Amino acid sequence: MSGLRARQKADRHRRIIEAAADLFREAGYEGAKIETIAAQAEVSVGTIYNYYENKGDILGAIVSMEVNEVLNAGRGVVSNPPANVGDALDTLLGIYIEHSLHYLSKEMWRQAMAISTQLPDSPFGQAYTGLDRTLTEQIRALIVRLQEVGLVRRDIDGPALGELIFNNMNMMFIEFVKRDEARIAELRAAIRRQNRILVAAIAV
Amino acid sequence: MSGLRARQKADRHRRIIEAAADLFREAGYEGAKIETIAAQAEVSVGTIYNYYENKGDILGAIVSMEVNEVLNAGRGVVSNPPANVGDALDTLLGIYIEHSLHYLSKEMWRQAMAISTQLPDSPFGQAYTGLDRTLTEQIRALIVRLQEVGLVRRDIDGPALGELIFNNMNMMFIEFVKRDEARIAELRAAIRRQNRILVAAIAV
DNA sequence: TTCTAAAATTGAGTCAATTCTGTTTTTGTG
DNA sequence: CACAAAAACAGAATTGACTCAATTTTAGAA
Repeated sequence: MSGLRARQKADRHRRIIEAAADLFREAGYEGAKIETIAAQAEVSVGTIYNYYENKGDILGAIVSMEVNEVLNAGRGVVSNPPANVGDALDTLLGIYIEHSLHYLSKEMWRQAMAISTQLPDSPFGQAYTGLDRTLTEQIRALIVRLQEVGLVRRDIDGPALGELIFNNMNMMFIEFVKRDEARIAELRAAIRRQNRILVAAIAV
Repeated sequence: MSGLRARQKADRHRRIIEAAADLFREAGYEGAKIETIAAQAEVSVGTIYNYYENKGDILGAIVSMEVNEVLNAGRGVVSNPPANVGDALDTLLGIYIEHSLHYLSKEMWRQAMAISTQLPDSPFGQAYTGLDRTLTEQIRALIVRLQEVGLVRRDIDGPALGELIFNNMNMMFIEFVKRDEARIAELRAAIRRQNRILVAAIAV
């Protein structure tokens, strides 16, 4: 079962995702009907449900791409961080935030987050939780790196700190996508201000 | 227009909420059909939509009661906090967490949270954001109180700190309700561990 | 008490996600 | 090449939230 069937499968996956991404951007998540996605992808409604458990999973596939890109961009910062704890955090979190609206509108983020808490056991729900965890890990990795370079105290509880920083950023980001008029610059400033308290506690 | 009409209105509100709360607990939020709620409340489907904009708003009314109760319970701690920063935080956040599953199941919390990010401008979405803000205020109030008593440094950025603590707790709580097997004791312990870092930074 | 406008209720109808069942396509074997 | 089993597809049917036009109930004026 290597040839035709597998090729068609991959192709249909791609067509569905492309059609959905287009329509989500154009009409919004709620506004995009499965029937329309199916038509544009040139498959039937039934087939879409053969590939994805529900409408949310389609969005999920798109979100996953976005977050993975962000994770990649973050690697550079972790391996070679700015020589100052505050700047290092700001740079890493800044990358997450600045990338965030590249492919996904605020409305798409709202839907994605909603689905991930509503259906935590669906494929997307689990994937989303996994992505959050990976982001947390990356922040932890930065802290470890800063400890190695001697910028952060060795006796700090790294795992707890990483989680704390991620949780705060994530919650601020959730509030950010909930308000259409909220600006990225303000979000970053607010997070920087909060992290200043932490930086004072952990910097050597 | 004081008498009969107002009385009937209040009565119908109560019947709808009671029926919904029962059914949400029994069958879960998704499992509870509007039709069934209407039947149990002895009103028609249309009437329910005359009282609430959508299914989420019914859940919202129930959540608001719960959170308001928690806020009340918190007042006592703020006005008379334990004589130790770590314990004071643990006591206040502990009250929030311990109360949380009193009326609402994890599934109901998941739905409520999902709706509040999905529809931030619906009546419930706005109410939920308001409740979050009020909880944050209460944490800030505790910090101010601790500053007055001389347990927390005066030069700490209170608003930023309050938000940081709330955001972290809230995010941990979200993860907690997403996993049915997660235990309250573990949640509290994890948050305590995270707050320890902060306590070190802010205690006199 | 009688009547009228305003307010509220009703439930059949609409709409879109999801499910289900019969049909078609693909695969691998003889 | 022919064929049977497995996999995938199609689209009609189902389901449940939400709407709306018609009807009923209430308030309060005459």
